[in-house]
Amino acid sequence: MKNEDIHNFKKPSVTADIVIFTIKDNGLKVLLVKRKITPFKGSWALPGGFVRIDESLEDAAKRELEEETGVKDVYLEQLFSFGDPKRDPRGRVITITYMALVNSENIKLRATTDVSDAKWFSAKKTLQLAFDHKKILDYALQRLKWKLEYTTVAFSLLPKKFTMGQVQKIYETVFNKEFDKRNFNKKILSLDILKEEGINKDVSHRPPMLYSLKKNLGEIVEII
Amino acid sequence: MKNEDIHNFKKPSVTADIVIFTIKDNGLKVLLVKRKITPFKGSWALPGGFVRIDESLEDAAKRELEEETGVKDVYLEQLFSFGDPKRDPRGRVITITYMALVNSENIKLRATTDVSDAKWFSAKKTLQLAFDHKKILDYALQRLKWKLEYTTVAFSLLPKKFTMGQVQKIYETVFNKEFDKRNFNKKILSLDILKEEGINKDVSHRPPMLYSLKKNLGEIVEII
DNA sequence: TCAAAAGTGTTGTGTGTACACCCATGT
DNA sequence: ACATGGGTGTACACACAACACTTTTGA
Repeated sequence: MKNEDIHNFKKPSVTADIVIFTIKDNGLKVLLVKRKITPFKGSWALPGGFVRIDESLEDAAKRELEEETGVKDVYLEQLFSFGDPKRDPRGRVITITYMALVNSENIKLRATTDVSDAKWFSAKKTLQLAFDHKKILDYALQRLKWKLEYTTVAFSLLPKKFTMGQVQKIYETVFNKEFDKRNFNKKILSLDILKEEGINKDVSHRPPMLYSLKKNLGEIVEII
Repeated sequence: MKNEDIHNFKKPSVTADIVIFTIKDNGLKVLLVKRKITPFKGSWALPGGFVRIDESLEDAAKRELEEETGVKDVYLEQLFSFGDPKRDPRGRVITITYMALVNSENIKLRATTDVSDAKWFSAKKTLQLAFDHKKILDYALQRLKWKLEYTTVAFSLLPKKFTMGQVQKIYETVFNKEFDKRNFNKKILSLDILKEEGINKDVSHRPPMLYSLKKNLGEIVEII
């Protein structure tokens, strides 16, 4: 800390931006909003907004998340803080970024006052975004991969009950790589993190076993 | 982004705090400074200071690092941002934290205008710090462990030329666990990241091979 | 000659990988 | 009958873990 008083400094603005991922239509999607105001009016951007003076960073992220998607209590993780002095043409804005993993079934997208539209986009094919949001998205993708490899966060993308095939599809999507069904099964079951939940008879093929995630697991498990 | 103009918001102050680790006297040390001013006057704290309005977050961290230690060009990594509204009694202060790994040989500690003293402390035995700095230190320790396991950052704690014993000692210190010398040797050499640099004859025991880190390595290597 | 750290191989165990066929259901 | 995804076992290769003795130097 400098000797000067806290109020002698020009202060930057601080925002929280969220990379919200889901699995939908056989692909990894990210939620983007269309900006109604300058700068980057009309461009797609990550949802986010200013951190209020009396709320924590995580509360700000949760608030933005709920405003856009209507969901609470989902997986939320701080990613990184971006603070290039030129990243926002309006002035100095530092952004604390978060990654959220949601199950798309629970979500209805909302248009809010500051965005004219909100849509799911293919996470890997998105090329241009407002501000430095493309860089943030790339960072989030990398972190997601890392997290899937070493933790059980993948299950946050699924409903409470799911099949092994759904789990495998998530890994194949994120890693862009196919896995052997038998080995994948063996590996996941050997982790001893799943509970059998009976059989889903409501499909037009051999009815699959449904699983749910056991509760009270430590997060780090080394998956693949 | 909200519809309102960027300047309509009360802005928090933003600081950068650094957890500077080194290996010294057979242990992992963290650099702490004694505060000359309130709040927490007389307490030990992590070095840090306000982010200037026209410098990037990383530049702020580098500046603080150089002010305290006189070193540049060391390993520096952003850790996490802490923003509890009550973490600083003076008002809303968000801190972006960084971890630096330095080789203690190059360093002479400096007293600066805002601290009365700067010293190396055992990183694991430090119990009380100003603000939420203990939480930050704990987070850094966890991250360091993780990083040592999966990357080659350990070598940032060593001089350019080092022995295998020094490398092993770092891992044993951070993991608080002994490793088998033969297996450790085999593992590190199999990574193909070291270059032989001849033999150090200047010791009172069997002279060890000196190694240096090969240049231009990708960071992620999966060490242990 | 003693202390201190360096150097060096083999064997068993467990984990990851490759690989192909039949099953249960709805249409 | 066909299409769709579900379910299952074995064999090989490789990485990791356990383990003890000799070497070189300075004091």
